[in-house]
Amino acid sequence: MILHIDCNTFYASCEVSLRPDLRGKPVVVANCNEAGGGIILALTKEAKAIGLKRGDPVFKVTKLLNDNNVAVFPANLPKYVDISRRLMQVVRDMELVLNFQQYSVDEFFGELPIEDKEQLHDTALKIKHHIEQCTGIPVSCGISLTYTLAKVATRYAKNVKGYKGACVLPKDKIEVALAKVDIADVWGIGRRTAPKLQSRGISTALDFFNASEAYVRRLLNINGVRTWRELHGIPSIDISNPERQQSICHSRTFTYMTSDFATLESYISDYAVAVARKLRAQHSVCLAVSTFLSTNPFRDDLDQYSNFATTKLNVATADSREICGAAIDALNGIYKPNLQYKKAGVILSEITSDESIQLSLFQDSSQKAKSEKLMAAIDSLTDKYGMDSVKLATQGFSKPEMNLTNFQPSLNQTTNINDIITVK
DNA sequence: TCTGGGGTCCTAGGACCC
DNA sequence: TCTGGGGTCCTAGGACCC
Repeated sequence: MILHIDCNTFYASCEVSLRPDLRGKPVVVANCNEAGGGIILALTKEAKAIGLKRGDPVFKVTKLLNDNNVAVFPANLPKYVDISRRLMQVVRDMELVLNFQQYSVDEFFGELPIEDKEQLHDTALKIKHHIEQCTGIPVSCGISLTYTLAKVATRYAKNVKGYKGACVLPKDKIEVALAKVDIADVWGIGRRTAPKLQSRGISTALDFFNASEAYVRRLLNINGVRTWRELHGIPSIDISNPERQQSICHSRTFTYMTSDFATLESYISDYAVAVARKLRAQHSVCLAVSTFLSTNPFRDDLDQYSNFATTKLNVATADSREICGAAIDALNGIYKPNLQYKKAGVILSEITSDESIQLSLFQDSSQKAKSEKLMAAIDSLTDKYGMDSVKLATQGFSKPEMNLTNFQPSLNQTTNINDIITVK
């Protein structure tokens, strides 16, 4: 049977687990920009109870946050990734779950070689309690025949008190369970497909289950068929990760809109340097660099535009200078003056290992060695003295500081010795 | 004033090959 | 009356996920 583990309100739970004084209180994690607010990414049930929702822009709910003394944290991804890694290890050490894999920062799948329903439920509860004891992160567990059904079971575990946070969905209960699940809540049915199905009278997961495979194939694509099969208990999805990432992206929404090319160039340079660094950290090189730009979609009074362009490189590289040059070339291709830009980003693709680079006919291999040395030096300087210690000239010098006045301090209790919590 | 960031996969159509 | 049949590769766009 497939086991699915889902962390409850993960980012918020991470902060609460390291700030026990906030237990039972409204806590929110939001990403943040220079102006001091983005959108709410995660929130505790106490925060939901006062009317906050995931996705709310912070500026729109400032009053609600202040009136209710909500603790607001800036998203600290490295910390959540570290806690996620610990959780993974805790479960592996129990040696109860086979083929235990991470699906996302807050979700895991594995297999339980058990048939008895009661025993499955007991095992899931045991795992759940052990995770909570070792990491402080509350989780929900779902068990069923396939990934998609296990996720359905996890929904029940989360929403129905009687399950105590772990739900087993056996073969003979599938249809009963699916009858109460909205089609839009099925894993793999997104915001486009749900209305399409609803308009054809398919409003619950059971309606979808009862449609014929041929009908689903005609209406949707192969992914729709996979979801349909999964609901019928036939494993049809592969969640194993590719060896190497296929693309690496860095993008930001600006606090203010700009139409100035030099400003965009400096942002694009920052993002290019950031992706190049991520690329080197994975011991990889890339052959394609794309830049994208867009205006503010919330301002329907302004002209809208978004576009992207790709520069292909002759030789695969991880050199910040080449990647930055390629990103700016692409920017030149799509930039239009007199528009108010709000967002931009750089994407690397055609990524391969840095161990086997095909040199071009005219390239001197000593250039490659020089580049690698320089990049290694820059990486060690930035590790030690921060991202601003060495820069490309196109990155520019003055960037606005983050305004974090409305946030709780973002500590790295699990990765920085100076931030470790004190136990009295 | 202010609205996120980072990924994967599939399909249709065009260009090309014999 | 009647105009083939079988491939590959690339790209843009659209869907999905967290």
